[in-house]
Amino acid sequence: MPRISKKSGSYHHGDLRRVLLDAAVRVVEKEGVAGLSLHALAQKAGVSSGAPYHHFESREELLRAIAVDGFLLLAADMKRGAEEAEGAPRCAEKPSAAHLRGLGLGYVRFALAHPGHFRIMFRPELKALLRKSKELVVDEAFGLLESAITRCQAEGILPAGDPRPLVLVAWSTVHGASVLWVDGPLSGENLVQDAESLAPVVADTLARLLFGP
Amino acid sequence: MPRISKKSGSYHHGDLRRVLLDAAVRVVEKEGVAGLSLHALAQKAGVSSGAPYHHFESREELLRAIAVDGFLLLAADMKRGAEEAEGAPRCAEKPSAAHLRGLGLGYVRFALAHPGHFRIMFRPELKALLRKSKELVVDEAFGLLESAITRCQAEGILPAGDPRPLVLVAWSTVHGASVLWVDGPLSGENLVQDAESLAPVVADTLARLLFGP
DNA sequence: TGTACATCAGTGAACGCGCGTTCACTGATGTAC
DNA sequence: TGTACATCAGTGAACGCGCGTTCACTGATGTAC
Repeated sequence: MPRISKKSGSYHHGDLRRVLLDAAVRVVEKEGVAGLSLHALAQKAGVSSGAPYHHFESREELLRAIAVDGFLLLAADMKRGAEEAEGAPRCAEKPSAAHLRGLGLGYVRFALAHPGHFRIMFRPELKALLRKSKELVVDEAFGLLESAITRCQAEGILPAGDPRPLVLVAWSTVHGASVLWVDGPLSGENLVQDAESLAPVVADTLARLLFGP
Repeated sequence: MPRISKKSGSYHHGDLRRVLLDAAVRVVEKEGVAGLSLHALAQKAGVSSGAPYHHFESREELLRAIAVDGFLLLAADMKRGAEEAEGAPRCAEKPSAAHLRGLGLGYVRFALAHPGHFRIMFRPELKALLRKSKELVVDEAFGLLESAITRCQAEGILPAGDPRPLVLVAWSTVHGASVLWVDGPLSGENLVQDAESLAPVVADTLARLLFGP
């Protein structure tokens, strides 16, 4: 029961908003979104049950804030993955191919590193809220995938034509692997050795299917 | 507020277990698992709030029963999809390739046709319960995919070697497409025309990537 | 076919609990002059 | 630098609610003879 102590001797907390967000993510990682209550969260932060309402209008707004953080982190991880992959291309791999592989790598790595964010980000209830306020942030990750694929098509390393089926399958693959791991079904099967190898195995295999061996 | 009326003039309900399962699935389709309460469910079935406990030990047990049903339906839909695909192969498509494509087709079609079951089946909490009682049923769908892929490898239409990355990616793709649709993110993008085209587009594109054009 | 009785599957009232949220309050902090 | 005051960010008690579950009960059903 790790109470996060407030700045000692201070009446005010200092950074309660941040502390609540972090604690909430940790709860969702362990117990899922359904297990998140503001009462328990306030207690965990060493604060009375009304305090969170000075930082978030409602439980939904807290979740929305985490989701927005999550989409920012996701886009950043995807970009970092792409840079990393371009810097260490597989043999005979074109830069655009490495870029796309890196985006997938980053997607899955994000999900495994931030399962709490990931669970919250794709909740159906949140969709309306997110669209209202931050359309840009939500669609950035998707746009990265889409433009990487059309670039590969323009360079002739993916078949020309409607890019949408390719975007759909690429997104589905990295999202599916993430969900299967985060929600547990994968951990029972021995399809993958450990958490660290999931992202590269998925990204490499998908890239091999897309671009040939 | 559609109350399901009991057999008129009868004190006993007749088939309350079935009615509760069906109503629960419908609630989960509309509001998610978190929106499912036995109180509300009993009311919807026109029955007192204690009545469900004559058929299910707890809320968890009700969810478990739905999950078991779901895995049976999933395996059936995958088999049906495989038969259908083998009966109508794409040009120059080998039977084993069509079989695998059909399994994927059936997987996604199941999720779209039974989103309530699908949501429940892959809940992390349920995993322990399911393993305890019905390991066979849970792993059947996975086994279908796995053996189809090793068969394709044996026939030389998929690259030889460790089948696990291929199984992982195939499962991730169909699962990811299902989740993205059922949870909503896909419906915002115009990646796919309508619900009916999602399953064939995903299965065809994945098969094209696996087996070549 | 009729009767006695066990069992089944409902009722409806109640329980305790944790939840999201509100509110009047108060101590701490920041700002204007 | 000191003072007055507005505002901020806590407290803690309370609210009503819906929830999962229990329980003593009773009417309906099935079975043995």
